[in-house]
Amino acid sequence: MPRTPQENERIRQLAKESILKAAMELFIKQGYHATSISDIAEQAGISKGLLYNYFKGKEELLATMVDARVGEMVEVMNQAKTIETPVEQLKHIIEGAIDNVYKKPEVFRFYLHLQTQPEADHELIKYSRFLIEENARQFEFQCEIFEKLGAKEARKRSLYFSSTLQGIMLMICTYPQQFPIQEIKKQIFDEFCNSLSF
Amino acid sequence: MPRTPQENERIRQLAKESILKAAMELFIKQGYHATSISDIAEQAGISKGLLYNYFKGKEELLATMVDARVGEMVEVMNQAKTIETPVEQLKHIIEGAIDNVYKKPEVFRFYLHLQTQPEADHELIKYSRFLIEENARQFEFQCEIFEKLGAKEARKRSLYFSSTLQGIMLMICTYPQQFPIQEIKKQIFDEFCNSLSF
Amino acid sequence: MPRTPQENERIRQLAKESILKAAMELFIKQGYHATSISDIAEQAGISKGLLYNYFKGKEELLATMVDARVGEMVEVMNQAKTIETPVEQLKHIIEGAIDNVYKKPEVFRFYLHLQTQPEADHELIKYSRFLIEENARQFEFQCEIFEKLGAKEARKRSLYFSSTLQGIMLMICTYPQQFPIQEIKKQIFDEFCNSLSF
Amino acid sequence: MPRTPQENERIRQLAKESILKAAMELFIKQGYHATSISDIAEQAGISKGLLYNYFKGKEELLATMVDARVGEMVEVMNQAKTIETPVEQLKHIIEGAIDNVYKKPEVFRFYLHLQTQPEADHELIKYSRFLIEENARQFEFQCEIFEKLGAKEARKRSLYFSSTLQGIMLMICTYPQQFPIQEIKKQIFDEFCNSLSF
DNA sequence: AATGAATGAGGTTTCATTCAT
DNA sequence: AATGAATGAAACCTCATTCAT
Repeated sequence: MPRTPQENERIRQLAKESILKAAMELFIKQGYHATSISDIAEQAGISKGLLYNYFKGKEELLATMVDARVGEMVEVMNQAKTIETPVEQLKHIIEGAIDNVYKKPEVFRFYLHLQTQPEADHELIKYSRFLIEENARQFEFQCEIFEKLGAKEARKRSLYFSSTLQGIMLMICTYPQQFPIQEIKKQIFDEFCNSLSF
Repeated sequence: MPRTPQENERIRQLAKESILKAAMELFIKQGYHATSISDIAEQAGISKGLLYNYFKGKEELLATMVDARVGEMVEVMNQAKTIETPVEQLKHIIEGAIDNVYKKPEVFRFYLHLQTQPEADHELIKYSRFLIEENARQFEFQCEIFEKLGAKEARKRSLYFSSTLQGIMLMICTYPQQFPIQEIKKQIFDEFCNSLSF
Repeated sequence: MPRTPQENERIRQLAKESILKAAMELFIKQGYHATSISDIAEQAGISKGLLYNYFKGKEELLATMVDARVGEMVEVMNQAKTIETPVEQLKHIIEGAIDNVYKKPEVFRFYLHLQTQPEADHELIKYSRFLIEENARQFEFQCEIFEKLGAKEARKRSLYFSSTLQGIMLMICTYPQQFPIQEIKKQIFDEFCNSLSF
Repeated sequence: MPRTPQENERIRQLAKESILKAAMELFIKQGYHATSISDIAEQAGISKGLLYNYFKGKEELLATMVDARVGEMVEVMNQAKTIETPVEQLKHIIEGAIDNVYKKPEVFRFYLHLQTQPEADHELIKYSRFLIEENARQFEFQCEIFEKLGAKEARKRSLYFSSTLQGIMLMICTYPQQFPIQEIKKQIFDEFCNSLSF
């Protein structure tokens, strides 16, 4: 007697997830190039053949990861949009970004690594571009916040803000042990979330 | 008439440089993994065999690049040390860093990419570490500057400054076309080089 | 109320036929190697597993096809044997062969392709041999016809006839659009079915 | 000291030829699909890697073979064109074709096998088409001969002739041991090279 | 100092077949 | 009778590196 289609679908979903989880772990730990399909299959506890049953190849695994990542980023932004005052929005963004990186610095590091892919690497540049585009969308949203805050040159101020926040995230993922996040949060709050600064 | 040993050495140096130049161009344009030894030899106009006469392999080319990069960074720092006032030192660091990235964003992008290598990529992590250590050394120097400036919590202030500067550099190399560097320089100057800020 | 054994067997036969039909369509269209078991199962609208319930594997499908083909060939020959005069027999053979190829050139082409399999392809050579043997049997029958026709060297004349007929069939399946079968039939009739020719 | 470019070119040519020879032997003996790159490399006495240094892959080996084959066919036709009388031309074509197949039936069989590839086998159909086109060109030339011979319906007569000759070749490569080529040559000569036949 | 032919380890991918359900 | 998830062997291909010349 065959399994029901629902049961099969459930198995497929579980398998896809477990493969993707294995791939994410290894990509993040060792990097994309240093991870082979064999590694992933082994980590997921399945055969290489089965992996190809679920994903076209290594690149599709990365694509799926990046899609999920962008999905999370969008979700965080949408959450922020529901907040009432612009100051609170900004605080939420800052807290969210910093805590997120602080909790899993190697994850942020992985995507930053991907984002800084050279332009002429034809295999991977699309994922880099995709992440950069999403960052740009987030930047537009932050511009709106600065406008609401009444900043004189909202766009430039927002750019400076984004640079600072990105820089903090870069520093955290580079020196994860030693980063005093509370102190740094205080400084960025003081600079950008205090009405006196405009 | 055979060449003198000195002459021979000079020729060797020239050859090494031309190979290294070829490797740098390709690594920066396409990335380390997407560049093959054949590509490099072709770009340098020599045979694969000769390349191995000068460098142990692809990795040594990268090592040499990174060494040179760190050398440049040290030099810039030493230059800054000769400047008299701390404010001028800071301005010099900022100007130098931003102009440098702005002129060749893809170069900074390449080293940032290398720096964000996952920890468990045994082949490349040493180069990442080397760059990070040099960054840390630069950070120490900047701490001293902030101390001289009389900042209350010089270390934390310096960390925040570094984050901001690194963030700006990251943004420039990510959006090289659209970055208003003058405006951003003004903002970072205003914040960190103005005595009122402490 | 369970099915009777006969009923079950009938259902099995129908299923086998529908699978075989799917396999034949795909083999003939794309060739044996370019057709996967998955393709066949999909085309037949069943699962891969069920296919293995009916056939041992891809090769058995081919074996069954070839058996059926040989069966048809035998039947055609038997039909011809019921005809009274040798001239009519020959005409019937010619008409049958040419019309058959003309109607489905890709089918004849497929079996000719199989027949020309290299001798050392262990997987497929048996089917090639089987088809060739049946051709040989047909040849023997044609020899008899030529003997009855009173040909001086019946065997050689028959061999020449077979060559001509096979050649026509090869040409038709190679240039299916442009082949003037009526004209060609006339020529082969004139040459072999006219008593003056001996 | 490096080899001279000429010496290298010679080595390359020899290597290419020996690889191609190995591939041809195996393709003809076992068929294209039953022959792996490893088989070919082993037969040629080289590593797999080196094979890829000379040929893009298995398909390029086939392409090179087919090119060479078509080249030979063209050459034979050109030779025939230098002959004075049409009857002699026709005799030359017949003799050449039959002797050729008789000497190496498995070679003709291989190309006939390729020619009968199903239309939808995307990997191999181009080679089939290429051979068929060349056959068509030969057919055009034969038409001219029949015109010169004063055949009433030269094109149809030529088509019938081609069919007969192709059929003989097919029979020879199918029953290589038992084919009485002299007798068959006599029959085809009698039919097509004798002025009384028109 | 210089070449590029040659190697082989290591990766990716396909697919006929099995088997738990 | 029926499914399709799962396997694994065997194919393809790439490229850093070596070495005879």
